[in-house]
Amino acid sequence: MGNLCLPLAVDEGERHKLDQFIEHKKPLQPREKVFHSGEAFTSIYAVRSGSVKSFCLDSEGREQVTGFYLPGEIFGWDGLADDQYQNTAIALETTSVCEIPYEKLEQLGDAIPAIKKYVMKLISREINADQKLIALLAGHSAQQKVASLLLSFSDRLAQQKRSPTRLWLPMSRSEISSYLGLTVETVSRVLGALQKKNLLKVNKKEIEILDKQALQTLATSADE
Amino acid sequence: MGNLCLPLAVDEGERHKLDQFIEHKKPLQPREKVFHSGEAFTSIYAVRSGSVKSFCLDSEGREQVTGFYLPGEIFGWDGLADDQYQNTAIALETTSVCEIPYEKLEQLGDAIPAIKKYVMKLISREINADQKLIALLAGHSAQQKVASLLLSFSDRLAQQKRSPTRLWLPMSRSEISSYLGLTVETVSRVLGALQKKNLLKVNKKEIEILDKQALQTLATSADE
DNA sequence: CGTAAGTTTGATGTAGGTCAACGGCCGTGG
DNA sequence: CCACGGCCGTTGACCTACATCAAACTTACG
Repeated sequence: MGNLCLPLAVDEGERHKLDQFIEHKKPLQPREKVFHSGEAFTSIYAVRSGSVKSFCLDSEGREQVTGFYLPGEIFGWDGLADDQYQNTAIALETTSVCEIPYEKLEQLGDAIPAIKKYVMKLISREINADQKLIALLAGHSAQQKVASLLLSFSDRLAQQKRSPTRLWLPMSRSEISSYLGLTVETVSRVLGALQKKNLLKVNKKEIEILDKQALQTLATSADE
Repeated sequence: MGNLCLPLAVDEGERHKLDQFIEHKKPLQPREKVFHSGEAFTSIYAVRSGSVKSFCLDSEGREQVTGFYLPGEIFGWDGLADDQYQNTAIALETTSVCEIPYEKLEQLGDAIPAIKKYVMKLISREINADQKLIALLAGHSAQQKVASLLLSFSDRLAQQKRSPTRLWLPMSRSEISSYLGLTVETVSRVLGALQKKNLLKVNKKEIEILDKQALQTLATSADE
């Protein structure tokens, strides 16, 4: 339980302390908010099952998706700098999350160095993930962006011991396109093209990766 | 000194402890490396004077600039997650930096809660900066990207109590274009266009902002 | 000074955006 | 049970913002 939320190399007693204050919230409905932009920062969250997207709104009110979070992943760090969440986070499907109050986590970190260290790793992983996305957005074609997203999902599913070839995308095409800085039409066309090349089998939100090797080549190397 | 490196609300004695281990390295030459990708993570760095860029190389060996750092700003967090720097950081001009060993910073955080809190803020600011860049890259035109960069520089210069209208860009057009996901030519043309509209006065790396208001409008609202 | 690297400007090409139409899916209501 | 309307996804025709290619120009430096 707490194990799933914060998979630490800590002993039984320590894990018990952790469990004490982690709130296992009741499942969220699809589209239900975890927190919204501007709200006071109190906690970070771990996805237990289901999935979450985070996004912000630009000056025109258009939605910019900034992240997708799958089981085992942590979100909410964006609130720490200014004591209020910068993004809004909502469930993409029926989802359960653990709420981890940041104050408590800090206190516990003081008592248990392993936890403090782990927390730092978690935050900095968010930095690395964001920088990978920056590199993807700045320098790559539509095909490369879409292929990279699929591979990222594949890897993250593998980490959950789930099939890395048969993926269910919990988000809409429009959410994908926002995340990748493309339009819905382009995402749709690219998926079609990849299917025609027999790299994928696409069935609405169900994607089967037929040739991961080729997909990786396409994601990282120059086009065609 | 230490004050400049880590401007904390700490008392004299505490600041002394800080100063003990902060290394004030001798000035770096232009193009000199602070750390390089793959190197073991040991320290974060604060820019004291001059400026620094961080970048990574993609599979083709093309450089992707991930950040520019000005006096008072901290860089190097990208090494924390995997205990090795993901980016390479080099001085853009003659630059002096403070090296702050992370181990020591952690220890000091244990002793002085204010420092620990401050460190967390610093890291999470990097997250917020990265996410702002993601939003910029994903959803905006070339004009908006360039205008946003100039405004960002303007704001950061203001924080240093320097003129927010007369800026000296320490990086090349090519570095700007990599950072913004554009080509050199486009950056050059956009700067030209903004000058023609009398929003800027461009003289190679010297930029004067003539109409900040209009620039902000242009950066955030729909084109034209 | 001469060479190389950075910047600007112009001409042309194209990836992907925009606009429009259609088809599938699902919930609601008769 | 079927009819209808709205939303999502796909597909096609077209167009534009930016990339690419090319050349002159400017600056930095031996």
